[in-house]
Amino acid sequence: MPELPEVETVRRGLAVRMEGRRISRVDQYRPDLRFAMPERLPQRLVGRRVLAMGRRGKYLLANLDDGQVLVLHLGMSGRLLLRQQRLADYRVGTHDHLIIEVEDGGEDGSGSKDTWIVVFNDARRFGQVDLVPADALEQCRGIAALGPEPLDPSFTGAVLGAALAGRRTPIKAALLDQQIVAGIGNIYACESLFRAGISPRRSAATVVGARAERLAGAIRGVLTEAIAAGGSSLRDYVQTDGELGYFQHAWAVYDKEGQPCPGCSCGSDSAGLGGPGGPGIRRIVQGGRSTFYCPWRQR
DNA sequence: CTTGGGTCCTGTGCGC
DNA sequence: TGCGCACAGGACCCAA
Repeated sequence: MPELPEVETVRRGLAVRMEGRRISRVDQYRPDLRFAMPERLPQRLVGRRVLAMGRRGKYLLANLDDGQVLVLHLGMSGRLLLRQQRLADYRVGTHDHLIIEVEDGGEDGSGSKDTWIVVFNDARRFGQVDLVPADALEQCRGIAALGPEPLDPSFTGAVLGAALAGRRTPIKAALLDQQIVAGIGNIYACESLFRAGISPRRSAATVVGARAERLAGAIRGVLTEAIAAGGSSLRDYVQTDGELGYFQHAWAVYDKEGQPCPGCSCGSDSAGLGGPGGPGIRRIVQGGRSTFYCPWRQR
């Protein structure tokens, strides 16, 4: 579920409390998630200062003061909780796998330190935790094969079209390929194609020229609006339960099977053209995954 | 090279 | 009310 907008919202929430602070304690409750976590991870993290929180695609990056980068991926069920408390006072919950405690130096003069914990909870354990030198980040598993950042100015229709050239796979499947463009998952693939008016079944190779420009613009728009929705629906990006990055969003087509199309109104009684009815939002399965789209509006 | 299918994992929600 | 099962999905892995 966490795609680029959710991960970006998490990044912003973490940045407020982690940047500039020192890691004072790390508890690790299992040796692996999807892959083995780094050896001696807690020892290698404690004492480090977090310089900046970054993001690449769906990967969270914590730049540390020793030149290493802590790489986090939330998989599909990964969650991060942020709480103002000491780790010693936290009651560990089911599926909590890694907890990082950070504190400031007590610079406010009160003598007491401001302490926060970040809890990595992942029921399905599809997540990933790595610790790599900053200059080797591009070789890191998962990050090495990432395509362009869709919100970077360099991501244009021409770039997208070039990446899609020669691909016979459906455009929906191509958008899920992180090598084509980084950060898009099932939800935003569906939403972007809807906004661009492109059928998810269309061959990726035919998405070139003006059509690729339209899709690139739709991707940028959908992601940007989702990030804005995340920021505005959360207080300091943190919900009352401390959870970061999950928020309600009014999807146009995702999980809307059988409902009227918000674009052309097909599937509702007031639909024009063919009279009442029309297909409305359909659900099909591509590559074993649900795709939601409007057969009338998307060609 | 591309492409498709299997796999990991567990909570949720549905049908009977 | 309870049980069983399909489903959800990110990304790696391998076979064709």
